[in-house]
Amino acid sequence: MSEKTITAFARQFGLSRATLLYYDKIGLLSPKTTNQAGYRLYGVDEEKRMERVCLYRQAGLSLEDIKSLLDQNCDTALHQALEDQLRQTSQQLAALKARQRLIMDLLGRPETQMTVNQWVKMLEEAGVDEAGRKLWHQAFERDAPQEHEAFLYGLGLDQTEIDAIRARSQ
Amino acid sequence: MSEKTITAFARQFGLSRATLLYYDKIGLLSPKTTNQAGYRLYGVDEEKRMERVCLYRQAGLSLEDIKSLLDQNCDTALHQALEDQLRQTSQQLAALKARQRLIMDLLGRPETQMTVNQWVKMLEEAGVDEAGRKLWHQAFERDAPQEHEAFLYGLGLDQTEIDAIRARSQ
DNA sequence: GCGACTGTCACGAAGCGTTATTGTCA
DNA sequence: TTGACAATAACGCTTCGTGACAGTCG
Repeated sequence: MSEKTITAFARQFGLSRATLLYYDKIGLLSPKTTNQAGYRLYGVDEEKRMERVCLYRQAGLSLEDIKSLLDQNCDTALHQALEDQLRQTSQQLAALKARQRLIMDLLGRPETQMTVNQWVKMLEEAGVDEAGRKLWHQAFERDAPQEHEAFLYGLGLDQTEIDAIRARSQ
Repeated sequence: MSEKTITAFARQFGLSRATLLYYDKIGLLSPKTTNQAGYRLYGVDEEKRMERVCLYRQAGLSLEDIKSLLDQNCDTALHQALEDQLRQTSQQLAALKARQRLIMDLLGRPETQMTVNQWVKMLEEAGVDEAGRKLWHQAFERDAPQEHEAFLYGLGLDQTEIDAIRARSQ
């Protein structure tokens, strides 16, 4: 049999035995079969379920959400949960970036943000002139408009300037 | 007098009464003076200390760390703590970005992330060839090494590749 | 005397980690 | 008998939120 006892199974997924005990207790992953001594036996079904659990955990879903998603097996609910998580993650990202900037300030670090001038200078060193930059913006806007905007925003430009550049790049 | 009772002081900093009670209990912010009835009175000194507490909290330091930093009043310790926090924050940022990407994958969203190939293509449209790219990386590494690393990371390269490129750009 | 406020406990939550004690297998 | 492993149960961690109950202020 390929059935494993709890510690072996835990190690397979980089978890601790205590974690699996907890997952069993909350009904997230309860092995169907046990030893005659009461030992939990984890087989193929548990492995499959566990893979999804780990995946959704990495995506940041709570154990409770994962449990109900796996038990319902409903695609739209999953989709919704992931959308929510994505929004939440984006907010956390923004907050963390703000925190990073604050710490930099407190440390008296020069702002490490790139400036437009630095970019222009770097491109010039690579042999790109005014006309080349225009071609570059055009390609950027055509192939990845959202990233283009994010890039310009990251250079510290305000929305008006960004819109102007993007308009010129059509 | 400008001394405030606990709830007024809490609201001034956007905190709750319970939070200030807690801060008092752990010795992070204990008002020197009290009413004859035992009411806590928060004055100018408390206000100053509280401002620093809030600042360091925003920077992500633990209450315990903040307490010892404020009590020691040691600049090098503060600097060290902030450096540590900065490193930790950067790691969290990286983890969150990875999570975001995973969720995107699970949602079947088109990768909004730029790829190396897209960049190369865009640079080529702007007239930059292999040699130009090398000059560009050199300028990037020379003028803004940290941003260079972050940029490469943002393209989805792993640490090995990033280190290789940076080494070649010396 | 009434409502808004204060005081001091004390429990709860997330997601396990970490003992402690006892039972089972080779 | 001896380790290595299994079981359950329960406390610990972090930063407060949320009552409960009684005293105080205006």
